Amino acid sequence: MPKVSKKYKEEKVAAILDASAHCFAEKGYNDTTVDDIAKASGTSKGSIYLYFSSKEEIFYRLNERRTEKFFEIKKQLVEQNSASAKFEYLFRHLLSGAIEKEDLNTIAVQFEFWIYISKNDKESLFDARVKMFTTLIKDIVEEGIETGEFRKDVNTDEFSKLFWSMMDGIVLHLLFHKNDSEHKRMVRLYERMVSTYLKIQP
Amino acid sequence: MPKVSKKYKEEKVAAILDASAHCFAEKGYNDTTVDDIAKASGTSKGSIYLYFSSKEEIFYRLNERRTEKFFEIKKQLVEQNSASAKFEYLFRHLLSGAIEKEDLNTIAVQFEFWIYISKNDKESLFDARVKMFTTLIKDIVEEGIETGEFRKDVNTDEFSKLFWSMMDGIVLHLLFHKNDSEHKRMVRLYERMVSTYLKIQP
Amino acid sequence: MPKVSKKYKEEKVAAILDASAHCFAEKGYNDTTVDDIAKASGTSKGSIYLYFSSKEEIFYRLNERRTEKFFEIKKQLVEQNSASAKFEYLFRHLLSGAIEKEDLNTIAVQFEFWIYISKNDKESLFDARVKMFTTLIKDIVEEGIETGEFRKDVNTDEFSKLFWSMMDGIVLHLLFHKNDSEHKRMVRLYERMVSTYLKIQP
Amino acid sequence: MPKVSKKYKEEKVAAILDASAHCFAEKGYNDTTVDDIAKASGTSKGSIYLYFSSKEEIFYRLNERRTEKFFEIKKQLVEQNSASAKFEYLFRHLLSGAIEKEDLNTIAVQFEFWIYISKNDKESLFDARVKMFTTLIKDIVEEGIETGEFRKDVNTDEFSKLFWSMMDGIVLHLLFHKNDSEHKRMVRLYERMVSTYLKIQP
DNA sequence: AATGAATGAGGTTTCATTCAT
DNA sequence: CATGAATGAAACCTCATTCAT
Repeated sequence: MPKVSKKYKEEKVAAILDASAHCFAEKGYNDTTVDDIAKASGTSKGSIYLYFSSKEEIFYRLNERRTEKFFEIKKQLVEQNSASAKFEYLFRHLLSGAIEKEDLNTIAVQFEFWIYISKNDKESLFDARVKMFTTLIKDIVEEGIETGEFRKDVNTDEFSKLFWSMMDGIVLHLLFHKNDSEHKRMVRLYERMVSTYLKIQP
Repeated sequence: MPKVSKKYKEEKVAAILDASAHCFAEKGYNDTTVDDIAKASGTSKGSIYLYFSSKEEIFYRLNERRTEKFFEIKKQLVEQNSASAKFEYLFRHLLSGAIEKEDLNTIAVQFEFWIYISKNDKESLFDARVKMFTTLIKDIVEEGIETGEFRKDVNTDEFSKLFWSMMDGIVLHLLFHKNDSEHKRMVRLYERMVSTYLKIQP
Repeated sequence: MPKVSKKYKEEKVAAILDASAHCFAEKGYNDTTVDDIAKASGTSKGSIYLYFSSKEEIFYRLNERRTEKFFEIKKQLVEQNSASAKFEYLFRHLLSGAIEKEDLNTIAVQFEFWIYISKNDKESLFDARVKMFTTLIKDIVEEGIETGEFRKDVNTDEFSKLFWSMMDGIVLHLLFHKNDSEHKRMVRLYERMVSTYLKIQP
Repeated sequence: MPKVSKKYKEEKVAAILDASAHCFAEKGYNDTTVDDIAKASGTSKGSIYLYFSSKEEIFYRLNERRTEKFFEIKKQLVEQNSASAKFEYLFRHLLSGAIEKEDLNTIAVQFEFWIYISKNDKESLFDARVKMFTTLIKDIVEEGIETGEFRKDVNTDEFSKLFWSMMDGIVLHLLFHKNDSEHKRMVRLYERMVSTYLKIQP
């Protein structure tokens, strides 16, 4: 019988992850000390290690959490009744998501994480992740081709990979100019480009 | 009158930068020690500090060097006699550049550097850099609009920023899949998308 | 009126001591954590501190228990009707005792304990212990001298101290070679040496 | 070309080992911190790691050094012209050696080291060490048997192992009673016992 | 009485930087 | 100019002990 409720534990974990995201975003993974996280999360250094086995694990879990959160979008996507509508919904989501401040912290960490695992990825975490993301796009594009919404000559594999590459690039630059409205304009322009490319020209 | 020739000093600096690029690419900025750089460059730890004031400065100079190197492309671009030809040349360069292994090392460092300065940039290094890059594209697009090669309704500011955002995204993903031929296909597809977007539809 | 029976408490203490002996033997005193002991004894970390004031106290009590257990031999020794018979019985006991696996664990801890108290012994625990052990031997030798079984010129004080020194050395080496049969041969040879030394040569 | 002479380096290593022996003897391996060693050796914590890769390595080297030092006795032993003379010399050495204070520190560490490797010995360091020591005795005893000095029925293997077991026991007890003169009497009595056992009774 | 979450001092080790040679 | 030994601050992580439940 556990001493504290499952809910309590989850909240604690969430608090530490939130604090970590905040610290990592501010100082970067390396320059953030476990002490920093402890202070930011309102617990003690020792407590951190009750919930995570290492600073690295926090890093991993943070990424996991964000990815999971993003994929909740799937439920909404299936409800859209055309490929175009799905793209529209996706872009609406990407635009809204980037604006929320709480998410913004995590974006910075996301990129550091990738750089990090590009050097330490033993379980090919990255490959799995890429597959998840590309599949999301590929399915929509294929649907669009079938329904006649999109051009037939699109290489769906390549396109869906490119889609996220470019989107990541846009988000990466957001980190630097830190200008929400500019970012939004970028994303909208990107949407237009994608649309121009996919759609059958009248 | 300096004791050693200017040439000698430049060679030494170059050797240290080369070694650093190699080490940073392999282990990342943080995990690379000054000892690593000393060993890789064939000098001593003490000597490093004769030519650079800190490990951080090496990081900065490395980025500078790479940017300078890239902008040598300007000389070639002016020789192309149309906006389309300039884009073509640029893409040819981007494709060739990514293939050279020596450059590939530096790409990884580039991103780490950006993440790094996104947290420590006091002199808004990033803004200056972005301006240089966007201007390069903006000039070409404007030329294309004037000559009637490209659509008139392109927002040149936004487009040129977006251009590099997306390109950076593509390069970023190269770091992870590490697959040259796939990367090339991405870049070519990207070229087609850009072209489709810019050009007047017949 | 205690809330739980004395018997319950004793069982709990015994369980913790057993578990500690096991853990200490496996990982050593320092590398054994209170968590290890808690897990091995089937209680909680908090409970340990209901029965012992510190990890160190467990160490002390463990030694006490073992010493007490050993001195139960006294009851058997008085029943032997000659000094030689007593020595014989003692050796038979030492041989049997070393073989029992449960005791073997405790031997390792014993030495660690001695090393430990050799640095921290404030109550001269060691002196008291040595006296108990030497007296056991001294009494037998004196009896043997009186009855004419042993040489008259034996310095009983020195001999009895030496007896345990050497015996401890033999047990110490058992810890390392971990070879029961070899250990037995050692002890038997030792018995012969002691016998050769004590007995009047015919 | 090394910056400092080989001699300098050796002295530094020796100083750290001396300081370690002192600290370990006083507080034990575990309770001695690297800070303690640094302070005692008059250097900085960081410097320790220039000469040793870990605290554990210091422990290992300390043992090595002492063993090497002891085996210098071999040169003297071969000059003794009978097995009895060799034993005599050995005991004279053991008696003198124990008295020197500088060695006394190292004795304490020796035992801790054994306990330590009995739990962590991956390269069976102990076996190698035992072989070296037993061979030393075995050779003398075999010589004595050949020359007719000693009894023919001695099991040389067992005897030489037992010899060191018992001797170690005596030294172990020295650690506790810390009484040099008593220790000497023990060793002399031990010598007599060994002699009584080995020699042909007239 | 029993639990196990919380604590924080303290352990080992690393490394950017300095400076005497 | 070149070197690499020396430094010591700080990092991550552990764990004996406490205490609210």
